[in-house]
Amino acid sequence: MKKVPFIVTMQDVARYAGVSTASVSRALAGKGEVSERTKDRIHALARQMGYRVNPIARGLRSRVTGTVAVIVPQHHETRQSIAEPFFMEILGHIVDALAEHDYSVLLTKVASNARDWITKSVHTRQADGVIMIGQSVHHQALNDAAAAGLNIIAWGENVPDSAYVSVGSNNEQGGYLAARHLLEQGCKKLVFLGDNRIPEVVARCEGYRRALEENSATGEIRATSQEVPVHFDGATAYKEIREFLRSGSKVDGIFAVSDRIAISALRALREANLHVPKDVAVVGYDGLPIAAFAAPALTTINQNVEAAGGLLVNKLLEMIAGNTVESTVLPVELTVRQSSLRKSTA
Amino acid sequence: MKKVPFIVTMQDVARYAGVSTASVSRALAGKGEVSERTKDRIHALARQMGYRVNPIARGLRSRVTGTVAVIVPQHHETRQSIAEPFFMEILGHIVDALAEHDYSVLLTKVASNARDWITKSVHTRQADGVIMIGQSVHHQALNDAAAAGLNIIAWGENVPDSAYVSVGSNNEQGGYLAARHLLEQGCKKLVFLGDNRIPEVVARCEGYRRALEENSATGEIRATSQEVPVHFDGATAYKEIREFLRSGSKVDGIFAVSDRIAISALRALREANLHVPKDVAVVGYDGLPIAAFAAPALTTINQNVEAAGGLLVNKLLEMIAGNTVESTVLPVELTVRQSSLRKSTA
DNA sequence: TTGTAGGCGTTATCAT
DNA sequence: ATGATAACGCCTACAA
Repeated sequence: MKKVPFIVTMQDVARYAGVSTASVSRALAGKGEVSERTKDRIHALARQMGYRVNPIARGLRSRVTGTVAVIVPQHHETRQSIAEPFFMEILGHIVDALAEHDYSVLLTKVASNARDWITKSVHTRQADGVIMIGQSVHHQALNDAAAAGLNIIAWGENVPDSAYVSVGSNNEQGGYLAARHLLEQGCKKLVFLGDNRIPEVVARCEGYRRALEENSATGEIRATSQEVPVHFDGATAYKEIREFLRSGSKVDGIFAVSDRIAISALRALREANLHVPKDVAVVGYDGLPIAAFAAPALTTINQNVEAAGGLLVNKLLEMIAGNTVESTVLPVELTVRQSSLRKSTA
Repeated sequence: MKKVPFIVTMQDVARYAGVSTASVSRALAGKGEVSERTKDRIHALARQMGYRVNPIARGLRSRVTGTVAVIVPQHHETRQSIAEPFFMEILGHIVDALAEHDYSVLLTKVASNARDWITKSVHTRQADGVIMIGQSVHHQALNDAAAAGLNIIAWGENVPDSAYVSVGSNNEQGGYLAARHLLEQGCKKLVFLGDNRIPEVVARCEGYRRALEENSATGEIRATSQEVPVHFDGATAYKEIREFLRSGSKVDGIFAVSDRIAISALRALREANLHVPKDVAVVGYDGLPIAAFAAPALTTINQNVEAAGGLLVNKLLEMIAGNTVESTVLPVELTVRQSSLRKSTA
């Protein structure tokens, strides 16, 4: 015995107002010619009757959905990712920005078979465009989708010659700043923590290497480096880092490609009785709010996530409107906190 | 010069197969009578042509969208919330569970004017039902929506006589366990951190009080208590807790109504030069993965978030299928870690 | 300025 | 078993 919610249709409004549905449509959409008087009357009536246009029906007819699909890639092995802080942070800002433009968000997590999912929501007319949070390992799928004419934009590294538009931070520069900071703090045994199959990580690693090379060129300090593959998923990363530490490798400076990985490192180091920053300096990446709450507070490469979310949305809506847009590389900055301070600031 | 993606429609398949769209529809949906032979032929052809039913059109006709709206409440003042770890954690599981049933997720953040938003997606036929993550201050709006026949379910406290179905942990018991644990650890100046306008928090607070009353009844230990209003948003909570500590109040045991708030407390305590757990024991709530990564590792009230997500989805789909479902209160358990260990375990 | 009619892609009903 | 045909709710030429 369930009440069925009564839904007011445009027909109802039309009948009630004694006009045709066409007039109601015009009056409400503000398009076409309608006399001021009937327009006002219809507006009032519609509000009064609790009428709301059915975007589904409108979309079917006008091929505009007012919806954007947001895709969060999942890493194959660990399934997790949507809960990872960075994804959530940027997702929140994207949802906000889209809401401001009266757009709805269709949220999808996707693992390996991304190719289908990327096109699906648009092909089935459920969405006008797609935002992919992190290109992950799907660079080629994104390229194909964009080349096929899909409105698509990705957060991530600006890969040369990609067909799709991207917004991302200057990953190479970020990696460089992180490594240089560690060297400046006197670290001699550096470790890079990240999954080198992902374009953003590759770029961060290249920056990291550049700092090391620069350093060995000037030749003042002799520093060694190791690159350890570690997943974005925090729990998995923790286990991997623990294994690494148990293997007996010597470390005195760590650059983790995400704040979440860095926090996993902090725990692993703590459990290995290594003091941060005295024994090991740690630098993360993302500039998430939680970085400031870690113990010790985490030095990190700050990317403006809120701006990123806004940019992704604005650019995508531009694309949907038929305009061409360019990729953007956002600047990064080093935020120094206790986790990396081995020298006194004085 | 943009390629428009070519979209295969049911008509196309029908034409190609030399049958009517009706037959294609029946063959693909598996409903109605179709001969095995043509059914197979159509299936093969459809796959080959890359045809996918347009859920929009189907929804328009059959009034089933295959989509569920997930609403995340935002706290009025702080705007944040979707990025708060608990919301993300459960959202992730909900998305997973819905995907398993081939359901899409329409994600909405909502602030004060929730009343409209709750009904909107369903009334406009964008979704078959609604999942609200945390009833927040919208208990009445939820009640009204459910009474009006909306398929709606909320994560949160099972408020007596609510018209809507809910899934939540045993908040009262959780609060009780937390406070009793603090008392057992010898804390004498307890503080409750949480926003008492929210049903879940109220229940946790009642449990907390029950433990205190029980204690004062047995009369062995004389413990005082303060209840400090603190928002769910981590950054805001941090400031509020800092203010509280600066006010000079004495504390030796804290129960925070979320792990995120507890982590904010850890930071504020650290900055106030109070040692955890020696000076102050801290217990959180949620049982999030990050709790184990806090420094010191956070004692918490564990609620099975993954199970919760699955239950919310299953129940909602049952409702959509026309069956009646009951609310569920999930058990909680205390997970003891270092943040509360003042007595040696021995 | 307003109404009529057709169609968006699908499903459901009714014939055949 | 299959095919017309109407309808879902809306938009938009075109006609009035």
